[in-house]
Amino acid sequence: MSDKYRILIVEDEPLIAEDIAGYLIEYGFDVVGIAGNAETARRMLAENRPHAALLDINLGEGPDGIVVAEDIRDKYRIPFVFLTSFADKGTLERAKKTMPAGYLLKPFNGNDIMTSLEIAIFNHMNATGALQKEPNLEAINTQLPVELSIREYELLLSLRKGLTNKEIGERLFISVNTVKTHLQHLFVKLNTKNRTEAIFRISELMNGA
Amino acid sequence: MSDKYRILIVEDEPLIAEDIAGYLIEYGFDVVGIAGNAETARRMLAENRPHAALLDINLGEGPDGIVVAEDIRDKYRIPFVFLTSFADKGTLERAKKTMPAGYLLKPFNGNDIMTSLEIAIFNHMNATGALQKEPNLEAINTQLPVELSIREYELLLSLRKGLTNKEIGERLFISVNTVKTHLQHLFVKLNTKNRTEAIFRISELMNGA
DNA sequence: TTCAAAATCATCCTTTCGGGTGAGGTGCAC
DNA sequence: GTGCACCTCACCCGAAAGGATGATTTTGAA
Repeated sequence: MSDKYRILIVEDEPLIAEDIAGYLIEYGFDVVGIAGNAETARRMLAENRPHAALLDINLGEGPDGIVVAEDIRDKYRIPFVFLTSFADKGTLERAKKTMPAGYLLKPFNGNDIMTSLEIAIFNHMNATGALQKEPNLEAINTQLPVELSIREYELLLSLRKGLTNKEIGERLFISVNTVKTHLQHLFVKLNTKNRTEAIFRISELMNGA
Repeated sequence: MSDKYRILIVEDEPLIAEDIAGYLIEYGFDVVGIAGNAETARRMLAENRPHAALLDINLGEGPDGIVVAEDIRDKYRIPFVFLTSFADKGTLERAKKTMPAGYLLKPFNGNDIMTSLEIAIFNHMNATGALQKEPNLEAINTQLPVELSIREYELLLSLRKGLTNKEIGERLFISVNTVKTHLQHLFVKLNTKNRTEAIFRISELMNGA
């Protein structure tokens, strides 16, 4: 498996598509598919698992590139850039609701595409990484009537990872009995009945519920 | 106070800056400042509090636009778009670390700027709000070797809320035994040992791990 | 120093969970 | 009609979780 980024091109004009593909390959990307319509795009997304996509909005007959974009936004977690000649307000309004990483208006060249893709992929990697942030003890405590101790907070982090009491004990070098004691205190402070509810409560606190 | 979006322009060529300002005003943006160097940009950021910024990379003497971008990334939470003629790898590498919303290469026109700004601002608003969403069945299934059934998905949603088997049964009007059967299937499909690990796996899938 | 909170561990007991197995009913595709 | 997937439920059993109580040690603040 190559370590190049795998790009899907959705463009109904074969000549333009080939042109774009040439740019991408020249810049060190892998082109994992060229789809001329939404149907093909959908299939290639499922089968080829690209890291990012370039979407023409006008695809002739049938669903347009924005529909493909909605599909990507809902089902796949990859960044994409629109390549289009539509600069009108209506199209832009529809397009931006799909949260594209970029929107390139014709005429564009290889450099335009390359820079937009690079940034789209880079931002996407950092954005998804930032989401996996672990809860912060202070942030939790400010929202609780009774503060968690450091040890209880550590237990909580292990809880979130789906570990059992035994595994938590091994990981923190304490007895299973101690783990249970800490968890009892944790449940009281979080006002929860069990571990799964505790996990849920924490995710609520993290997202300002 | 106007409800227009307030934009800061950082550009050392007065003619180009005026040109851009004209575009923006025409498209309904407010131009809250034109900075010809990093120093002025910094001051205007602090004083005028723009919603977004357009940054030329080359600012003549002194710190360039990427330095301004780093400042924005660290101190302000606003999206920004680079406007530049630098397409070289080195500049792009430096620029993308600042996580710009866009990167427009010269020559660009009013439409290029307008669409990039619209998308930058729109994405920024949605990114800082709707971080945590309910998992989507299709999104999960595309990432699993064996797809979840609808019922199993419903069970999963209840699991995430921290409900016990009994509570889930009552909520879905099925027997606890049925709940257990579904959960067994769920654990196999998610390749997890228990409910808490299943919750963790789902959050991984949602965050593209 | 004294006191209190935190951290550690244990024992006993009940409840819940999870695995295994079997099985009846429905609806849909071939 | 025959499969097949899905949903439903039951019983059994061992493992894990959770509740209650008590106790020791460490640590930091008063």
